[in-house]
Amino acid sequence: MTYEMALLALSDPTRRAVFEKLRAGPASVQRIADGLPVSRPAVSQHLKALKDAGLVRDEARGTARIYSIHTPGLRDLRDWLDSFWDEALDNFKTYAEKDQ
Amino acid sequence: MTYEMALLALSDPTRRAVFEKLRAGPASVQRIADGLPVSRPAVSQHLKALKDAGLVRDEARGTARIYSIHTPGLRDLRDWLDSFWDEALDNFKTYAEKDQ
DNA sequence: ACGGTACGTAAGTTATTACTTACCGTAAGT
DNA sequence: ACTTACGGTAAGTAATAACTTACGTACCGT
Repeated sequence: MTYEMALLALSDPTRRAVFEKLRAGPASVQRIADGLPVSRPAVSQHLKALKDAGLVRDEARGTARIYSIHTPGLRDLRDWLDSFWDEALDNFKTYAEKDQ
Repeated sequence: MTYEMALLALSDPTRRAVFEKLRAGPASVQRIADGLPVSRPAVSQHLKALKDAGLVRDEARGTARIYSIHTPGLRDLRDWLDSFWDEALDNFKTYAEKDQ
């Protein structure tokens, strides 16, 4: 369920840039927006999307709001990807045998 | 590089449905389109997107064209995801320590 | 050779979405 | 209290993308 939202969230280049910025560690909205080619409100909207997808967390810090990567959200996506490996590869072999 | 296209390709629900159908093994365009709520040309377009992203392969089979999952494309995406784990978690701890 | 089947591509339409500016609330410092 | 800094939300716009139908092409059977 949630991996679908994660995929949608990470499909946008600038939203991915926002996410990548958090790789270096937690940061405020301003610091994230700094250097990005879009406005701060745009970053806020992207952060909301990332949060809804379970990819980031936020925490109040005075007037600032500190965002950080939420690893469980990443794990869901990873698990979904992993589920393809064995299954798809296995069914491919079955097909190849039936082929002849 | 290619994981970006993979994310974009897998972000669309019906395109993901196309991809999921291949989980059961290689299939022709018709068989993939069968049961899906969109037209066959639409499926062709989705398959092209998946192919450009390196997520599927196709092979001529008479007049038919057999599509199957291309695992290396998946691996690129998975590797990108994995790169977040250690790094993000590590930087989170550094931040938490500096916090006090 | 001809009809049918299986796909891909082109063109056009519609819906989504990523962006902007403007505005409002909240917390902290003076 | 007043101001300043930080962020989220609303409204409107422009670009993107997911569909449709229509068409053209390649392979196979009779």
